[in-house]
Amino acid sequence: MDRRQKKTREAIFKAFTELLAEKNYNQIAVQEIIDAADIGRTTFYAHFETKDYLLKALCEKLFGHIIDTAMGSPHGHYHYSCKYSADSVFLHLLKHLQESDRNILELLSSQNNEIFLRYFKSNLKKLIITQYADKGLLNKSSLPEDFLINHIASSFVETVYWWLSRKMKETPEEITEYFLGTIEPILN
Amino acid sequence: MDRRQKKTREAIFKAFTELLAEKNYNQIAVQEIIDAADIGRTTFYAHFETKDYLLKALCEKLFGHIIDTAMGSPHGHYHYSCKYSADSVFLHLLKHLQESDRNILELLSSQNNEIFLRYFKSNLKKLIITQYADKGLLNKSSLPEDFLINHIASSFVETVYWWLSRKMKETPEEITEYFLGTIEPILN
DNA sequence: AAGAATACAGAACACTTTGTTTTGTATAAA
DNA sequence: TTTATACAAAACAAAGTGTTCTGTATTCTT
Repeated sequence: MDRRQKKTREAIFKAFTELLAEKNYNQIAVQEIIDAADIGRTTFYAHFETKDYLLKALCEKLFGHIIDTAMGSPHGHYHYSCKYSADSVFLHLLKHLQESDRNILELLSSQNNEIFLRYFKSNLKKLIITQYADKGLLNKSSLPEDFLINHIASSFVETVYWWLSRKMKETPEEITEYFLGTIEPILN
Repeated sequence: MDRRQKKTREAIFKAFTELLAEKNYNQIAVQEIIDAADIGRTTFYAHFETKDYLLKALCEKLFGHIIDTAMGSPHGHYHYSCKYSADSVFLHLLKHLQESDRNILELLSSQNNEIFLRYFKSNLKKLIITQYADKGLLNKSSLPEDFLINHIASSFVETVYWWLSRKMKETPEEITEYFLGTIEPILN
């Protein structure tokens, strides 16, 4: 990829991220992004067809890595002990969130949080299907598997939201305990 | 209130609701609402300062009644037997949703569902505080009360969303069973 | 290092949407 | 009937959108 492209792409992401942290997505004009990124009008449209595509690209950039690492190597990345169960995936995710650059946390805490939480949830569902459903862990309950997948993904995302909106006072371990406290009784 | 005001106000709500059912909120121009409602440009702005205020007014109109009736007379409205516990509030809500004019269901199922589900959730929290927290029903758990309120409200809203997105195949009783199946184990 | 390729800036363009103002008319309330 | 006011219609500046053009600067290639 051309160095010039990387540079302007990064400038656009940076400007967009900063704007998202301070104001509503709907109220951000393409013109503002252009001004903040200090690029030409033509250049923006050469990179992103619309503002929505830019948003999508940002989501993929932010969440892609976190979800991928959780999918690929869910265990063994951390040194503390954790049982080799699907449950630890959630602790893994929380730790990654806490350690991630502050962009993702800032956006998840901003007034645009719903946009990113939605994207987070849709990716999380795929993860749960891999880690739970495909391993037959959701068959024990009397509730429909489809319902359970949605419930688990929603609960986790909402837990993360609750954690963030209260300035992450608790440790990832505590939050995992809270979260598992709400879903483990259902699965047994 | 002036008959003319009522009439145009209703025309605006009708046009807005129909537009919301078919396209994204962000992509609806005030001009479209004006055209669909067949009113003058000045008239719209005389009634609603912005599109956002119109949305807020619509939310209050749609959810205000449902939540109020659930708060005021949570039991005794239906003839079938139901235990006089706080749990029946959820069945009450689902039945009201099912019976409500198709506007609210159409909007909750539209691509704008998040806007309305968010509003629904915030109102639901107040209801849960009244029906659960203030009655001391959330003290038995080892989880923080604040966390539980958010969890219960989120879970119910997500359950409703799951129900709607699958065309309401199940009865309100079945959905209540599913939902209570996820939260009752936590409270005992 | 030289050439070809291309990413970019800057300006101009037609177009849409926004929110306000003005003037006159029709409808409601007193 | 009289008074009040909700409304329509038109015009307005301002801002934003997405595209097209031309020339310049940077980069990749060989």
